[in-house]
Formats: sequence, structure tokens, C-alpha cells
Amino acid sequence: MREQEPVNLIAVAKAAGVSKTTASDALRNSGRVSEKTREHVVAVANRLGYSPNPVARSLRMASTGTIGLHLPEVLTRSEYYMSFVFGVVDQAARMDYDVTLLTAQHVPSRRFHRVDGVVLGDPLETDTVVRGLLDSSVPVVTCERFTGDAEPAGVVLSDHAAMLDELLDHLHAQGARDIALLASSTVTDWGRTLQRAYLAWCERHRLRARLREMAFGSPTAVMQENVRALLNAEEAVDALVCAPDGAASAVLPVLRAAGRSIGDDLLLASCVDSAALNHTDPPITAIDLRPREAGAACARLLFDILSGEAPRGTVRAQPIGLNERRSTRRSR
Amino acid sequence: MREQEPVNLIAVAKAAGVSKTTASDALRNSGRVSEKTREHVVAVANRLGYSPNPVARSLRMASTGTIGLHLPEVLTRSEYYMSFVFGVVDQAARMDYDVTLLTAQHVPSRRFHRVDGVVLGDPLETDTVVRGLLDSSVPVVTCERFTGDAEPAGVVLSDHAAMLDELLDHLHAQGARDIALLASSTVTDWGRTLQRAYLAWCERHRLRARLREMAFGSPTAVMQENVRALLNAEEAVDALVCAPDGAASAVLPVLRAAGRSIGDDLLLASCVDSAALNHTDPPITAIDLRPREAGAACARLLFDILSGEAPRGTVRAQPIGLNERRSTRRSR
DNA sequence: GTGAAAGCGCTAACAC
DNA sequence: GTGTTAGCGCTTTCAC
Repeated sequence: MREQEPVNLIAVAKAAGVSKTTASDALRNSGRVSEKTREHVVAVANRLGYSPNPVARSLRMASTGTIGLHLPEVLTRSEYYMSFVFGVVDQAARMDYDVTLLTAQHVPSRRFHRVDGVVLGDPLETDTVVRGLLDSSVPVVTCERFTGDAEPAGVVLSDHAAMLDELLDHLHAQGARDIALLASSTVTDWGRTLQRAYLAWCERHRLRARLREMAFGSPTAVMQENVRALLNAEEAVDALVCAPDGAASAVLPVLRAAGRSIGDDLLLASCVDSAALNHTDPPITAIDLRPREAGAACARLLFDILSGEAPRGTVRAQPIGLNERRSTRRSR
Repeated sequence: MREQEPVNLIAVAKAAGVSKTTASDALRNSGRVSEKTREHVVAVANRLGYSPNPVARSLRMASTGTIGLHLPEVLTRSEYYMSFVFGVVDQAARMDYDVTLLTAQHVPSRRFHRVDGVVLGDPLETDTVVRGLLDSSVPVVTCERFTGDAEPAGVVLSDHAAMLDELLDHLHAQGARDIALLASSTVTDWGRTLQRAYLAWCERHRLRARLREMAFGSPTAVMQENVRALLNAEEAVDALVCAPDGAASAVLPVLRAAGRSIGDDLLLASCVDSAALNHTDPPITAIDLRPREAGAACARLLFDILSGEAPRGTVRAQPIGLNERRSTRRSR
């Protein structure tokens, strides 16, 4: 049985009767070779089933053509992150880049990745992978601020405080006077910002704050238990804002069981929109974080930093929206 | 201003007063160098801030340490695929592999990726990326069969026909006699299998089949319109099985508007489970596709093929389950 | 318009 | 126990 000869550039060059250089230039359309030889080389390459080795190319060009993406481990099934991922991937594809998912290293030896830069979605202060990446030499862009003491090369920010104010104002205008917040923990910049904005808003309006904090990525059972406890302790609550992704729809059964009528004697809103909130009964008002756009913005900023178009330390704003639905429209 | 000297292996070796080889062996703990020199080299490397170049290593070792993952473009925000992705990523991390997301090439030139193998989730016959990958030389593992005429190196399969039978039997046992299927298109093996199993089941039970097919990844508005039309045309329908991910919860408002009471005069079930189905009113019965396990199984099979432990052409079964909820439990 | 040679940073075979 | 050498497959000077 014959040894399988690898089809690399040399094999193509040899078979086409040209040099490595010419073969390379022909296959890459460098505009250096004559049209005739180019066609010939391409034909030979096809016949041999040649495919270029991207790793060798990467080594030579000192660029991997790949960026890394890291997300919090705990929240792997939210629609928000899925959209965010595809926002990054889509933008990267436009720049002819691949995207590699970076997770916790189960194998401690593997600390270096084949990436030109990294996007961090909601970097947790407590995440060791985040720390390692920020301490490494590759440029890092974060979506939301890193609450620790490292400086990423770029940051994409949304004004969550302003948007929460808008939501609270809306609830207030609908007559709500006892607005509770089912909060996300302060390990993310987002969770922290929401808590602060809520407390500040309550103080400005001289309304009592009713805040219950939950760990990032808490299971639905925990969310439900928190709301149950909240309703027991605070009977006067007439509006509930849920920060964690998925919490608003998860607590619906609890609210119903407590005899509350959504949009009627209890207004309900979510800080993270998702398709499901459109189809609950009633549909639930939510802040639209536009994750796909946010992901794309992060990738764009990273490429701008890699190409030198944007300086290190650049911070860019990313708009978000509010989707008002029936859950906060008082029916009477 | 001084040129920034790159800190590569040579720099470390020079600074430590040893050869490239010794430096390499010391840093990789090959057990070749004396403990004393190893410590010395490591110390020097740390001082210099050395980090190994994974691309060079990949080239030398003829392995990228990365596998590719491709999913249907149209369905980028489903919980199913998100879990699937993390199943793959998690398993890959255990093997010290990275995972790169492969999407449609916006840039046509980029056809070759830095991966040792590829996992294809629900390969669409019409997807050009799928075709390209299957025609390439890298080993491919698919989740569900590819309905075209290419042979992947490995396949992970679940018995969707048997599970749908179980679901239909369950509905039948609850008294349903006019069961409609909101079907997914036949571009995926999964969608095709469900349609066939449904039609066969209806025929076996001498019940009339009421099947409405929708394109893969149809927006919720289309799902809703289909169900509206279905209810108008077929008043006798007393059970509805929704194949597309997200359809069951999306059509809830339509069913309510039509005056149907779920679990009472209309049983409702989904072929794809998700967290949201637990929180609807009533909770909706669904087939649990165990996407995370499926993703992990695909990655495992790919690694077994790459390492030669599994032969090309291996097909592995992946169990799925049925989560019965109130939407199919007749209350009276 | 084309070719020869250098070298990206690393690991493995073969000395000594 | 350590050094020397030869590549992995490619792109890029530089020469003709």
C-alpha cells in the first residue's frame, strides 16, 4: 500500500512545473503571475485536491484569523447570550475571522489560545478565565465594564441605569407605588448598575425600596422561592421588576398562585427581553438589550483595536430599548 | 525608541543559557531535563513574560487543537442550539480542545478553517457550508442524519420516531382522536422523521392526519397564522403537536383567542422542550431532546474518530425523553 | 513574469 | 542530561 503523499503547496508546484512562489501567488490571486499560468496552477491544484494549510499561513502571517469569545459559565442557555454569540460570529465572518469559544480550562495546562483578540461578554469579577485573559497579552474587549482592577483594551457599554429609570417612570405613571426589584447579583457590572439605579430612583421618588438579590445564574426554583417570600413579606407590592434573564416568565406561576392578576393589581416587567415574553399571558414588558447588536459592536471594536483604528481604552456606547407590553398597562 | 524584542523560545533559551530544545522540554515538563535547569528555565520564562506560540506548536504537531461547529443559520436563538453548543464545548474542553463556530462564509475566499474535525448540528441539505464541509477532507460528525448524498465520518442519532409514537399514544390515551401536527420542514432529518412517524401512526390508528408544514426557522407570526388557519379549517382538532422549537408557546395566544382551553378541550405538546414550557399556563408537555448530552456525544464521537478509537461510519444512539405536563393531562 | 532562499516558532530525531 | 539539526507549510524579500 502506497504512502499517502500529502498535497501541499510543494506538491502542486511540482505537478504544475512551477516554483512554490508562483504556485502560492497563483492560488492567492496576487496579481503577480500571468493569467495563463494562474489558470494552469489552479487546475492542477483542483485535480490534486489541494487545500491550503491555514495553520502554516497563520504562522507566517503572524495572525490566526480567529478571535476568542468567553461568556459566564453559569448562564449557558439564555437567548440573550445565544444572540450575543451570533452577533459576534456574524460580524467576525464579515471580517473573514473565525470565532473560538473559550471556556473554563478543564485542563489547566491549556492556557494559551490561537486567537488574535478576545471578546468577553459580561465579565464576572470572580471568573478565573476572565482574569487570565485580561492579564494576557491579547487585546480584550468587554461587553459591560469589568468590575475588577484590570483594564480591557476596549469596552462596549449600554446605559442600563437610564433605561431602568425609564421603565420605573413608566410603572410609576401607571400608578405603581410599591415597586420591588428581583435583582441580579453585583458580580457583573450590569447587575450592580441596576441595583444602584433602582435604589437611587426609589430615593428620588421617596418610595420604599424592596430589593431581593439572587446569585447570577440562579435556577428558576430559587427565583420562584424569592418571589414567593417577597409577596408574603410585602403585601403592598404593586409592581415587580425582574432583572435575571428568564425570571419574569419563571415567576408567573407563583404570581398566579398568589392570586395576583398581572397588569391589573400587579405590574410585571423584565430587564431582559426574550421571545417567550411576547407569548405569555399577558405579554410582559421588557428592556430590549439588543444582544445581537451588542455582540457585533464588541467584535467591531476589537477589530478596530487590532487594526489600530481605535486606540486602546476606547469605550463605545450601545443603544438599548424598552418594549412595553400588556403586563404594565393597567387595564382599568 | 527600542524595537520590542519578541519573547519566543529562542529568547528564553538564550537568556537561560540553554538550547532551544532544553528550554522547550523544560517548559513542557517533558521529564528530559534536570530539575535544577527546569526550574531555572521556568523562572527565566516568567521573568521575560514568555508565552508559547500555539500556532507554531500546531504546525509542528500537525494538529490545531480545535474542532469546528456548524449550526443552521436560521435558528440562532433557540435554547436547544445554545445547550447543544455548550455540550460540544464542554466535552471539547475536557479533551483540551477549543471549539470554533463555523458560519456561512461572508467572504467566499475563506473556505478553510483551522480545525481538526467538525460537528454539524442538524445539517440542512440546502446549506452550502454543510456541503463544503462534508466534501472537505476533515472528519465530520453530524447530529441527526444528513439527508443528502454525502457520508459523514460519524453520526449521532436519537429515535425521534419512537418518541413521537410514545407522545401520540399518550395523547390518544387521554382521549384525543383528532391530533394535528404543526410540522417542521423536511430539510432536516429530524423534521422528515417526525412527519413520517406522524403519518404512519395516524394510519395505524385509522385516524385522519392533519399536518401543516412550515419552513425551518419560521418566525412566530407564521407559526401563529398556521395554527389560526388550522383551527378554522379543522374544528374537530382536539390535540396539537408542535414540532418547531418555540412554536408551542408562540401559538398559545392564538389558541386562547380561539376560545380553546388547553389541557381541557385541546391537548398541546411540543417536540422540543425548553425552560419556557415549564412556566406557561398550563405547563406544556414536550419531548426532551437533551441537547447538551447530544452535543457532548457528537464531540466524543469526533474525538474517538480522530484518535482512531472509532471507525469511520460509526453511528451512535443518543437517548431522549418525554416530559409530561398539564397541557396533555385531561382535567375532567 | 518567475524562481531561490530565508524564516515564522516550535518539536522530534539524532547525536554526544 | 543537553545540544544540533531538520523540518511542519506557507509567504515574502530579493534577485534575475
